[in-house]
Amino acid sequence: MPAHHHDNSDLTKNQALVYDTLNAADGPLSAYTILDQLREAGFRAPLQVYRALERLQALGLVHRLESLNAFVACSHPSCEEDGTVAFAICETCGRVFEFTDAELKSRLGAWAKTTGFRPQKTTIEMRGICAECKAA
Amino acid sequence: MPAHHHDNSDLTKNQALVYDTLNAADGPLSAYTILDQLREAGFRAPLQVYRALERLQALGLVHRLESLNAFVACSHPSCEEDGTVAFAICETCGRVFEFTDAELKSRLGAWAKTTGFRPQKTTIEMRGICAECKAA
DNA sequence: TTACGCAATGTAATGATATTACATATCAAG
DNA sequence: CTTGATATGTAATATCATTACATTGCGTAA
Repeated sequence: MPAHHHDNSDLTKNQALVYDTLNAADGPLSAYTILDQLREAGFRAPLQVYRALERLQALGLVHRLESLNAFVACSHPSCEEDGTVAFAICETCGRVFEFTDAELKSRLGAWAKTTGFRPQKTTIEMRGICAECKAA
Repeated sequence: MPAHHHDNSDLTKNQALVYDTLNAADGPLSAYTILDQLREAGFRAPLQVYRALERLQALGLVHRLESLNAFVACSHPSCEEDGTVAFAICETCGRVFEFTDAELKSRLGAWAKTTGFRPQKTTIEMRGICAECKAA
């Protein structure tokens, strides 16, 4: 089985519950918000959420937004193959726009190459106002 | 006393204490670490640190590293004029390398322009291993 | 089949980071 | 001197994340 192309059958019960919760949300959720939404499904402790999130991130199905301490389902197929993803986060409506840019990736790679730095995980997040909220 | 940027005479007592603490450190510090280092100077509560950091960030003298929940003194003159700064953070030695790249900035600006997103604050952080630690 | 090993899960406690609310102090302008 | 704005002091609380340890479920080798 290739490393990408997961469906929910690859996931344990808790992982699937957390993943479904993130997919159903229209914006990023904190770990504790996920926990609250899964109380009825039997979740009792933050660790259950954090453990599931850890695995989902490793699979590339979920991203952590560092500037929000929150999590979103990946909206881009095969994220685990790319590695460098950027986010635009609207301060007004809370929506998150995920995108990639080869040149962005390549500039960071170039800096790393000239300095000898070996990047393992890259975070790119723009906070601001989305087009819709700007218009409103 | 740091020679570039503003000098400390622009800062209040608490702001100067926090700024000096960050400048004396050879890596990022958490707010609570700063608090501990300033107990003898009279600091008693986290808020004293967070308030000073807020102002120092607004002045461009200090950056917040979102992926670490920690803070560093700016190592690049006139950061407040640039706005988009990138960081490489070594997982092994903890050192932080600050850099800018016009093309990086321009690619993010281009994405923003085509989508109508108005960015207010941009975070770019690479976590990895620096050249020295790789060699060792 | 039992026994073992291993990954996932359950649970409690604690640690780490950040903010709210309200009181007091300082100081320059009127 | 009084007023208003900014800075500061302090306590309490909110929010985010991890450590430690017990238990369960399940595939597999003996």
